[in-house]
Amino acid sequence: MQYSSSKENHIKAIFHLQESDGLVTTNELAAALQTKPASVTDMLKKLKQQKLLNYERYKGFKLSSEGKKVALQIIRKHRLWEYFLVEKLQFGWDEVHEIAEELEHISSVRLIDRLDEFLGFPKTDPHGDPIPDKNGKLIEIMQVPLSLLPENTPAIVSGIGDQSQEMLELLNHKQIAIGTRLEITRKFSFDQSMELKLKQSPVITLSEPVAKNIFVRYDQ
Amino acid sequence: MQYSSSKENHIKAIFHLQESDGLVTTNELAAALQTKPASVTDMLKKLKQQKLLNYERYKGFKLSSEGKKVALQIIRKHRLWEYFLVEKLQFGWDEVHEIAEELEHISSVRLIDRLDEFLGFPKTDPHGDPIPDKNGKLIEIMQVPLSLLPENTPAIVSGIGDQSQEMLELLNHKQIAIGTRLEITRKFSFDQSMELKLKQSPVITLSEPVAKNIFVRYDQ
DNA sequence: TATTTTTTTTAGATTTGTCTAAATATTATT
DNA sequence: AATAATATTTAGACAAATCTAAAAAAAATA
Ligand SMILES: [Mn+2]
Ligand SMILES: [Mn+2]
Ligand SMILES: [Mn+2]
Ligand SMILES: [Mn+2]
Repeated sequence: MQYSSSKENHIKAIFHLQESDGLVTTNELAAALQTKPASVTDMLKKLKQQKLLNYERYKGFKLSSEGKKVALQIIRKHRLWEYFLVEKLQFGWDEVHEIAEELEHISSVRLIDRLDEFLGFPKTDPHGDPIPDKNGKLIEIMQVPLSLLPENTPAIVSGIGDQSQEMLELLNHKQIAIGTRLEITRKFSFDQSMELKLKQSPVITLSEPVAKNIFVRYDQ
Repeated sequence: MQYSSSKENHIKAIFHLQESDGLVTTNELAAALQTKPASVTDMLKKLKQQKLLNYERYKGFKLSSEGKKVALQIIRKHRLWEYFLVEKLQFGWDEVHEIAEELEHISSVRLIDRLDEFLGFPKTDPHGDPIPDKNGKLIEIMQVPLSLLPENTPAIVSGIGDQSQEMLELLNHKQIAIGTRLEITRKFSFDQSMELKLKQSPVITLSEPVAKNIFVRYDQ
């Protein structure tokens, strides 16, 4: 089956929202897609009719298992293209999201499987998010927010929560990327800010909102 | 400026048709796009309004210079993606057209310029067609149809006229590709069919309709 | 040139995706 | 529980891209 870009964007956004929230609401989805609640309601009816969505009016909604399958294929495409853009075309990790937002709607399955192979079957995208395999299987990455990492414990940056331009810009400036090794040297209980030691870099300071959006796994 | 995929498909098709015909007609364009003349008329009005097209009703039409610029950028994208698919993702030259038909509508100019660089600024696509540079400059390839090549004159395949699945399949079978060196050993005046010698291949026979759609340049 | 045929355009519908404004349902607050 | 606030849906409109059927113009032919 083929779906319009707009439908695919809705499906993908519902998938991401239901990860955290379980049931998704109309206003939530409208906000995520920068559209209006009335437009969302219209689309929900169509997705329901195509059996991609479990939805009853006023009751919230979530993807059917078929809907989830579709979502995972879109996410696979999005993340593989992001990887391509960064690793092959030398884009920065803060420049690829919008382009991948278009590329993810290219329909050919053979294309994406060949791309996967060409890239060497990468496990995660440039933001540390896992790439579903061709069957839609998505691995869970064991990681904790940097804000919960104890002091003096070596860790490796493995993921980013808020991936907005602003956040990625800040991380670029602080020289933090996926794979960066670090260790918290000092935590301040007043504001939960922290000082970090990065391998071969001067000490840096991060605020709590930033630390909550950096995910790490223990080193070794 | 950004145009819808449908508009871009119209613009590109007009460009190709006017290459040969000068002025393009409504029915011609409808046939090329597998759509109806009434739909074409609707689109022509929109393209005219956007000053991409010189059009007066019942009089035929052709692209404005702005329209040509737009067309060349779409063609650039189409051909660079085809090159990528064949050279990097190992697709056959008979498998890439449809996928490129979608990829050509991805809007990012930076993406296409980076792709061009990644590919090493190729001059022609997998079918021998020249790739416009970032300014839309298109080189002319000096070539003649194989049907006009004299006997016993070494030549190199440089382009294909009819690029339909059927034609490319036939050429695959005959082991003819862009860059293939060949020489006509015998021409039959009865039907204009010919026998060819390919480097390290048995002699093959081609009919006139095929020979008219293979373009060659003289070897050396 | 008159008539027929072909081409092109117009008129009016349809589908998809979006919107605003109004109505209705649900949830929160007195 | 009644009322107020919020969330969601419905009603009706609009733009884009397409179509069919009919009208009009141009081209071909008798
Ligand atoms: Mn998208
Ligand atoms: Mn990503
Ligand atoms: Mn296209
Ligand atoms: Mn080509």
